[in-house]
Amino acid sequence: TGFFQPDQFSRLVHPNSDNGASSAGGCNKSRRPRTAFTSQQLLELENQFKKNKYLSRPKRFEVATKLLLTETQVKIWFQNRRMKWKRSKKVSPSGGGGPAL
Amino acid sequence: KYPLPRTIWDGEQKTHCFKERTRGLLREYYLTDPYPNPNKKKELAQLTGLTPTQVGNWFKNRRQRDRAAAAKNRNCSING
DNA sequence: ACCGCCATAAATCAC
DNA sequence: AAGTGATTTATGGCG
Repeated sequence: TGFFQPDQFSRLVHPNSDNGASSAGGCNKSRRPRTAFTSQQLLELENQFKKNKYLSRPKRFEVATKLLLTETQVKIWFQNRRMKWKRSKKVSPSGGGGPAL
Repeated sequence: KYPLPRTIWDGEQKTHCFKERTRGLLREYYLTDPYPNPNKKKELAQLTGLTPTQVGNWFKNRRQRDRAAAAKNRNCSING
């Protein structure tokens, strides 16, 4: 029990998502399958990230070319990396309210 | 594949499964609102003793699983 | 128009 | 082997 009914499925679509022209062949865009970057690619990306948290356009092209990735992939990787970076920086003890448990 | 420790926090965070109390609380709120605001996540985090990120992870996983289950039902259930 | 931030999705990892 | 929390690629909205 406590299982979602088919109707409840609609609730699992986040508010920002807009239902647009799906019937008129609007679903042409297919999501890229999540590609797993190779160790070498990750190594280079992380190495660059250690030097700069932000990539300039020429640098992005350079890295993308070297790693056989698209510029968008490199850009997105840096974006995601920054988020993770921010999260890890947050790990500073001090706060910690009183867990009611 | 992840050489580094998965959890740098200490305390309840390193547990594989959250307490029943915690899961129940999250579950209860989830039924009323599957998409809690950042502020609400923080509030739930305080109530459960988890970090806001962990609360976010819980909701993400819950939605993903329910969606998958719902999609599965569409295949099995509607077909008599 | 482009980018970065953010929340989110889907797949996948790890235990 | 299933269950569950955490992480990794990828998208869209908004400023």
